[in-house]
Amino acid sequence: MTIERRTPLSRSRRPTIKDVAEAAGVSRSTVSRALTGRGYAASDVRERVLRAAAELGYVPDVMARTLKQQVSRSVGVLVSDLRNPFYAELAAGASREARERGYTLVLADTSLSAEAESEAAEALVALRVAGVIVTPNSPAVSTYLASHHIPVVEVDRQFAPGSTDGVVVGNRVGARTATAHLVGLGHRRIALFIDETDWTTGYERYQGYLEALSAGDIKVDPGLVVSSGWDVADSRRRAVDMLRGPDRPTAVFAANNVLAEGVWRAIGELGLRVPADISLVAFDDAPWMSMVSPTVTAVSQDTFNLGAAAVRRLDERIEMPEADSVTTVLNVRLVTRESTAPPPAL
Amino acid sequence: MTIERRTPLSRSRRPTIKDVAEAAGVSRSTVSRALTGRGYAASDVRERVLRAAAELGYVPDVMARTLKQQVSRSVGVLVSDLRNPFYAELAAGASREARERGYTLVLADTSLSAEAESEAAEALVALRVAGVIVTPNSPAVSTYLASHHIPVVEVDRQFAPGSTDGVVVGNRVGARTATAHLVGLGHRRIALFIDETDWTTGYERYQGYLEALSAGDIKVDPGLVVSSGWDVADSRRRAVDMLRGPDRPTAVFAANNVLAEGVWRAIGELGLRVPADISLVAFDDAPWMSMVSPTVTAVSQDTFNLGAAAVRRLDERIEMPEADSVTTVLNVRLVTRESTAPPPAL
DNA sequence: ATCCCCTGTGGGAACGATGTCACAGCACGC
DNA sequence: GCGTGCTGTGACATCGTTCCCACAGGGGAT
Repeated sequence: MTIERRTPLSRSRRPTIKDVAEAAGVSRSTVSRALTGRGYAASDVRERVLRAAAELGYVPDVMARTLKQQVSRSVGVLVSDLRNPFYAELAAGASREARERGYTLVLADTSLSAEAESEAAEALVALRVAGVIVTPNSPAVSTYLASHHIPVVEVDRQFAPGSTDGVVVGNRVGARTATAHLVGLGHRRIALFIDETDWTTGYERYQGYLEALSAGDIKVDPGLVVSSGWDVADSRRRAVDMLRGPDRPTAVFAANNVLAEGVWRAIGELGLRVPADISLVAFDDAPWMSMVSPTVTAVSQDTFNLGAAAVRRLDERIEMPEADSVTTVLNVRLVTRESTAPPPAL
Repeated sequence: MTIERRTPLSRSRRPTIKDVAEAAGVSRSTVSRALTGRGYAASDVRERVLRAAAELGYVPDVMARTLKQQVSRSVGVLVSDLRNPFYAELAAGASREARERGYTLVLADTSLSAEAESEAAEALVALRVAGVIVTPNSPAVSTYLASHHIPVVEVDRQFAPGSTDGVVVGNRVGARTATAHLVGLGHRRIALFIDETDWTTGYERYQGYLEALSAGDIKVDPGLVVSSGWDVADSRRRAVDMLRGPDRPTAVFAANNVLAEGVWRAIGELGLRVPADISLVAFDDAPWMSMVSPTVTAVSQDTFNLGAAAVRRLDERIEMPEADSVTTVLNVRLVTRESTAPPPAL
């Protein structure tokens, strides 16, 4: 029964498993078995099928397969702002680890907006992703995704510790070390620039700051704690206001790279000398910090690995959906550079 | 026929259109019409369906829909290296535009490897994406995807101009302007650091450099043209070698932000003063260039918009698959800063 | 009264893959 | 001659959705 059914050369249609079956003269089932390796297939038949598939340029349709098998191999990644090197590097790490584990990444930049985040989350549910990695802007994403039984890993900050997995860094110890470094140099008026103190990250960095001050017997001056948005311009403005005031601090601890940039620009604008007039230390070691002069002392987090670790955690969660939730804490380390020195003599 | 079929409370299963149909007491077809808005549906029925869907938390399965309709609303994005702010910003722009147009992004960082690129391309074919945006590392991706009838937009550099769409910047004019700026200041020994001259981008920047020299009646010194890889360390090494040589150039034009960083570090290492001893101009205005002191003159490309424009182009291509291929060229502009000045007096 | 059109609904066949099941051969031992 | 076990294959239902088609009921024109 070798009916000569000439391929209609309809270049528009993609080859399906049926085309391969016809080309190889077997049934669709056999093609499936030969290609996936599950089930019997005589070696000569298998070879014939493989050749036919290669000739037609057949690539199995992931959609159809996923639909049938009800298990997806793609994960969602929701980051706040790819233009911030922190999130970009996080995404890069996630991408690499995902590739190694055979996952496909569906990525969205949520622009620090809770609305965009929810929208993206719904799209991920619609796509039936196997899991989601998110640097959350609100508690909504995690609860929403959890209600759809989609595993979530919160990265950098956590809104739902205990009920969802998390991968974060040692914020408290990092902030404490950075602040203690300044205290050790003799500073007593140490300003803190921070984005929020509600999210875990900001809260813990704030606590670390307080701990170091208290360990140095320094009373907290609320006027020196600035809660600025995620915005270089705003941070710069606030820094200018503070630094040209009457009794300005002798050191500033900026709790993330954006705020550090704002403070840095403010310092340049006011013509202050670093570290002679003022010391600066940042949380999160952005690339520019080792390029400017003087170079900036920073708490370095392995951001690439943060993204990779999140994918690893998610993969484990997908394997074992019922296991207890885990929060992984990655180490940070203080990189001492030129921007920190003893305060100016009184 | 109102058979009381109690929902089995199987919290594990996601609600399907069938569940919504049963809850609303209508057929699957009606639910589909009511939710998508295609076809008739009485207003009271529509409302009943909507309420049932909301109550169940029903989210349509994109996989199943795509399978049936044979049209996908997701696009692939293949970038070389998310840790490079250029690609990160490109991806950010693509993400934003994709969201606005209702596309989902499937992203992969190809780590500048042709192999990872091919692998990712195959995954995108398997996913049946509607189109792909790529900063190609080899001509293979575009031809491969084209053979599967998947629209491609090549961004930043082009391997297949004429047969696939492209979105690039005015490399030649940008490089010419940058070099001419140096010539205009009186420089005659102007070094060029460039990654490749085979790809369109490198080739055109090289041409722009040559044109400006020739317009200034300057003979090209091949010893001043360094073809370095995409690697800060290598670029720095090469720059150190050149700049501590006997008759070093009085100015350097670095053709991308990575090479510029290498040159910048080399200059710092050697203790040269910018711009007194040497002038520096870069192609691609990375964030650090406006933060260091002196600030760096650079050819600025609107990278965010480059990514957004690529998505727009891809969208148009998806709408009109048979139209002639288009290459969009975005403008660049020279941002003059502190790193360029007349050469030191002889 | 007949015909036709319009509104509104449900049945059922796809889409492309997988995997269960039945069964055809064949060899072997009784 | 018959059961048993094994290899290898194909038919068919299924995943969740869309959409073509059939058809019911009602109103208006002839």
